Amino acid sequence: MSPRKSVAETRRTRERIIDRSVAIASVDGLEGLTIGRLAADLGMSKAGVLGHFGTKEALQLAALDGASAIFARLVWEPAADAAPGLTRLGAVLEAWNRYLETERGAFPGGCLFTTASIEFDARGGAVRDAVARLYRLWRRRLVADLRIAVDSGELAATADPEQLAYELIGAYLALNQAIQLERDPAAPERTRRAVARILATG
Amino acid sequence: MSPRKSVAETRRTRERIIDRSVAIASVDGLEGLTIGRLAADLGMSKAGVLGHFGTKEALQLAALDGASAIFARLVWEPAADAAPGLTRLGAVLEAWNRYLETERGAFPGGCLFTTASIEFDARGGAVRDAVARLYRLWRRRLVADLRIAVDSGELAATADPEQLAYELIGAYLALNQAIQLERDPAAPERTRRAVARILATG
DNA sequence: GAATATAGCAACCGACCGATCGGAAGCTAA
DNA sequence: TTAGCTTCCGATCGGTCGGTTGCTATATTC
Repeated sequence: MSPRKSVAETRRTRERIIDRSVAIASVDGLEGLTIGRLAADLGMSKAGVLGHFGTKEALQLAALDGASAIFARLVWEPAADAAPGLTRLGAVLEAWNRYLETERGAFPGGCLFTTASIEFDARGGAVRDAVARLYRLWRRRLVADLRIAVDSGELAATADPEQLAYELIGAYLALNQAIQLERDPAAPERTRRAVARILATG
Repeated sequence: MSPRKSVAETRRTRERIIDRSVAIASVDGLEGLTIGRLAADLGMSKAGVLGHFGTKEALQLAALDGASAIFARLVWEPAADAAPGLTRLGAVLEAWNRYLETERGAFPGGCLFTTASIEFDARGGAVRDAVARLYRLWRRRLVADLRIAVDSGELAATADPEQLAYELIGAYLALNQAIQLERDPAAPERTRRAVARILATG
């Protein structure tokens, strides 16, 4: 019924699938994302959807990739021009806070990476590896700025960058839970206070 | 084929189903827990399994209940006799740490409550409500001991119990992720340091 | 010992799962 | 004009989902 689209339209179709996949997966998880539901939402056939990716696992990986592009645009890029060290770190963390606060725009059901990390942490496979790789990359970036802050004297010389990065990630896991499960409007402010304490007592 | 069992045996069958459900759900989530898989694992028919609960949602709630009994036995009860305040809180937190550390015994795939909270936080329903209620209860217990610690002078009068409880929960969310996703053997020790810092700077 | 209650089974239901297939349709290049 | 490529559809595959039904065999109750 539906004819072939131009190359540009084809890419747009692929992007539409990924956008919808990210939205569904943020609510129901990457495993709860089904091809039939996706096809129905997009007014396509299941074969038309799956044809773009081949397998469901490839679709999950594409969705994860699309979500990480959103995360980069909202969190990393706005802070890219800030001065390395505590300044850039602060910009990243504030953007991270806002990303979770207003995620109902980007991710209607909460941070997709948190969801995916819980969903796949006890299994093997390419999706688990991809999620673990993302978290490792982001943690390294936090550690890098923390190290710069220590070297430049912005943080005490006794501060342990790995330990601080670990505590910061905990604060954002707590924020995601407080927003999604508890719907606690005070959570973003609480997180800012937690972050300030972690960095002040480094 | 299989005949009726005595009352005691019947209860044991129910407990076997719940135990297996907890193990499966800790790996695959409460949604990934399926009646067919459960029946196959237990050498029963699907109807025999479901007959004990009626619906899958009731089974999920029973599994959650069974898991919270395990959590109570491992975390709350050992600390029940400690002196209220910082002493009891410290005992609870250390037990919590060990519970996540050695959860491969109780929960082979990581803390079931963390998994369930992520899995259901963006949906409605009885399971979501039950998970939220459990977290609220546990948070209240942490806050209660923190408040006692403030009142008795163990913690600074300026310390905010709600804020500290929030940060403590974040530390344990980070611990679960570090163990399950990163398989980081240093995580328990890092968590102990994080907890000590949270309480020291309260 | 008869009557009743019930745990568990085998078989089955409609719905949906991921995946595959042949073919229709339209863009592009020769 | 036409051959080739690609997107997408409709149909269908084997399998699994949660759940229902009719039944048997036994423990309990009278």
